[in-house]
Amino acid sequence: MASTTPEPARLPDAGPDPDTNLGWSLAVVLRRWHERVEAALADLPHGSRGYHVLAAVSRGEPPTQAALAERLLIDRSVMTYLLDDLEAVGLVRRRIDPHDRRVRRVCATGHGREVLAGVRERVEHVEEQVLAGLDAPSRELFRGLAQRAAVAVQEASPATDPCAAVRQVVGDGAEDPGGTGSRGGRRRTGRGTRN
Amino acid sequence: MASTTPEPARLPDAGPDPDTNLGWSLAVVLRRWHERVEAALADLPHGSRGYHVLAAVSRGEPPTQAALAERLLIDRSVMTYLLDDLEAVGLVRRRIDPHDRRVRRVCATGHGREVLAGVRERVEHVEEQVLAGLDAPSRELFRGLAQRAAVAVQEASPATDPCAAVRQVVGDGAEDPGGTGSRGGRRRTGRGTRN
DNA sequence: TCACCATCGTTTGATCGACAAACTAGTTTT
DNA sequence: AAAACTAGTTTGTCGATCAAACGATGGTGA
Repeated sequence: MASTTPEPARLPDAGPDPDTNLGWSLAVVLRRWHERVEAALADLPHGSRGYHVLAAVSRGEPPTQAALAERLLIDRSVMTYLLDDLEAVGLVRRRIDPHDRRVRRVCATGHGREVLAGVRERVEHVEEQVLAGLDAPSRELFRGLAQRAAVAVQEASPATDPCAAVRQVVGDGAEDPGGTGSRGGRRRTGRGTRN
Repeated sequence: MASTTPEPARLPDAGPDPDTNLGWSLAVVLRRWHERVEAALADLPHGSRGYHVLAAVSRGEPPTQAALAERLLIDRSVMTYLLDDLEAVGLVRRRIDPHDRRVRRVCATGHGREVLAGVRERVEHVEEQVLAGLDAPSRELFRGLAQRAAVAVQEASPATDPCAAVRQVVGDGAEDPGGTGSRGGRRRTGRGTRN
């Protein structure tokens, strides 16, 4: 840990700005992001989470609920009624994978993609406000760096799920209009559109 | 479904990468930061929060609890027993401001500063792991950008506290070894060293 | 000076969300 | 076919967050 880095400019304590607290900075930015996005997305069933799910589902192959939960750092049990509510409003759809009838592939409906477009605009507007302290190129730079760091650290999560190999299934014309079955009846008590 | 949109044209103003989800990236990085810091700081009374408090208190003028709470985005009521526990271990100290006997200025003890040094090392080590996806200069850049964005958006919090003018008091030799009085007795039920 | 209001810190209470465990359905292994 | 395993759902518990009430102190205006 002697850190023989050729960076003598960084002294451990003598820095005039020892407040380079990564945790604090990230917490502040994320907190404000969350606040404002929640406010801007009050109509979406679960606010920012609904947005994340919708965005994750709207590109590429329909992921399974487990894959979604892992990617979005949401517990499986939470994902269940999150999707329940999104499905109830017709934004996403659960379809049983014909190749493995245990898993449910979540895909966005046309309406969902439509809604996502507008929502994304609002979110981007919020993000510009949140990153107002940076000029435009710095904003882009910051986004890129954050993304790179996130992807890398997400892949390097050893304890959780070792192999999240995405099955290359689906894409065929197998129909399953029978729906998900949706065995259970109602959700927990006040699990409405939140709030 | 989504395969019918082969991404024909990229608008220059919009994000070139559709997955430039700032919220997601920040959430992932912060989550991992939090996980690992909590693990590394299991001996500190409140983990990462204890660290934040200790770091914020160890530089400049001793802030009031309210200022501390505002800066660290912690509720005042939480700050109370957070400081209770830190004080119980002798890391910080509450002193009634003689100029305004309502406020309590929190300052780090010698032991607190000593502990902070070691803790800071551990945290920096964790941060290097969390930002392992970026090379060293990118890491520094990212930290700087995050800090700038955080400071700016923190200052631009309209609804909360309009003027958080830091009083230029204290600094004189006014002694108040009488302590805080600490009217209350014990904390809530299991508020031990957490966990 | 004395009521009146604002602020700081503490305490209490209610509510919300995260997490773990049990359970069912379906698949893979032996 | 039985056992073991995985995906998703349901339920229950625990902890944290937030709002409100309270006591103490300071400032303000009649």
